[in-house]
Amino acid sequence: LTERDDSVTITQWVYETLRGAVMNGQILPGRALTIRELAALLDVSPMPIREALRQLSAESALEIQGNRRVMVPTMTAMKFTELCEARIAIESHAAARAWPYIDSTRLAELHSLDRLIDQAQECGNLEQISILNQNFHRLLYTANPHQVTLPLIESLWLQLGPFMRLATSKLEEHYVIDRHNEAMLAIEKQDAFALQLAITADIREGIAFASTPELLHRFIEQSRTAAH
Amino acid sequence: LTERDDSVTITQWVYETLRGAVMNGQILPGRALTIRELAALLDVSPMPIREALRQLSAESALEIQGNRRVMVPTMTAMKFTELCEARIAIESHAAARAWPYIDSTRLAELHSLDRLIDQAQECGNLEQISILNQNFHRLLYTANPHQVTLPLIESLWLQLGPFMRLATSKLEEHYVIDRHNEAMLAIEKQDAFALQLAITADIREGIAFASTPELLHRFIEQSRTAAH
DNA sequence: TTTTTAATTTTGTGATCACAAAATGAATTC
DNA sequence: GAATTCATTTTGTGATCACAAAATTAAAAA
Repeated sequence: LTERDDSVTITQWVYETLRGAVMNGQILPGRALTIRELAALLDVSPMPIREALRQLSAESALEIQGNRRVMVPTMTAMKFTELCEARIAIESHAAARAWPYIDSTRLAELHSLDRLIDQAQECGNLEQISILNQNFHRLLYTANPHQVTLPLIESLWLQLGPFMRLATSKLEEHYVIDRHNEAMLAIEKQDAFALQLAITADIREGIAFASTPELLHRFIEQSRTAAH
Repeated sequence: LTERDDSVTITQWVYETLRGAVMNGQILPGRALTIRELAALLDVSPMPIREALRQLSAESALEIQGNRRVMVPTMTAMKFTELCEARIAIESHAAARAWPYIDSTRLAELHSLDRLIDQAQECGNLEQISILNQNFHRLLYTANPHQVTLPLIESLWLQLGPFMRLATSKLEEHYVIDRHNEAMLAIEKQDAFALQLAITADIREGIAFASTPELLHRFIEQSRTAAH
């Protein structure tokens, strides 16, 4: 829970706070969220909560049920597969469209971000790794100044976030194989297709814990029972 | 402007009304929208307007400026290109993922929708053609029951909508080459790759009016001056 | 004990109000 | 005449209230 800054609106702060909570799996899937409850929790009036919830619902981070109740969507094996395949399709596209715009400055920034990820890896700070990894991808795609896919990509991240968090927290070992070097090498060699392959591999290996249907179902079951 | 139904909330009705207005280019890009103005126009209180505007902004249909003013985003040549390329990448992906689920019932529905498009083509009803065309694509992608990309695709449609509307309205001739038959033939022949190609061709030819940079710039200029 | 019904509470929706920041227009100065 | 300053209006934000629908609990019947 971060402190509130007066330079941003209360609605914006509430939005960012709830977004972070969803992304980090702090709100369990299936859990019903009520406006007044959140308002009391964050010590604000119901109004900013209403606006933030509607925005998060529009981004598919939350789900409005028929009862008009809002909750974190539950994950299924098929949905998980579709979300991952969508990530690969869109992000490899975004990488290819960004590639012509990547200059040496941005490449250097990517390198320094990758070093930070290595450091966080040694510390074993999972949340930090996740955030830095997103920053790496975001920095890559936003090289394209006319880029339009980042909001779509972030929506997919938001939908995968809670489950990924619950799943990886159950893993004893979470060695993250780093395909970022491969991506940066492709950029240096000016090979757009190799860059796409590297991004695809990075996403696929990031979900290696769900490499077999059996493993995936085990994690789904775990995240489902965690909610009760 | 459609009549309000008591079975849906006022917010939902306002959302659908504004969404339709944006999609049909009835609100000119760059035009600043105020909450009270829309509230008076639709004869509702400001509250449902606020919620609908926030939702549409989250879907990139509207843009919140630094001044907290809301407007229909203006189009640039580069943004138009990126939106179209994003459509091709995501929609051909969605078609491929939907393909295994398409049964004879849905194929028949696709055929009957295509016949309706042919009819609307003869009548020259542009708005009807646009809606039916979207329905065709939506019916195709939603064959996949675990599909997650439709909200992303609809967001791209929303962003392209106003400009497409303004651009095609300036065309004397708008003969829409129909690649839907090609798509349905690919489904019947169980050729997923051919389906992807047909969808790609359908999207590319739908924007044939912007086939050259000169033509594209002409339409951008027209839609820009229309706002003043 | 289990199911059904009724009373009570909680919840989302929508309206209204207060206020500070931004936009607008008029007066003033250069 | 053009730019600047000031007064006025308009606007978004956030809080509070009213109400009907939904959820919950309690009581009653099977």
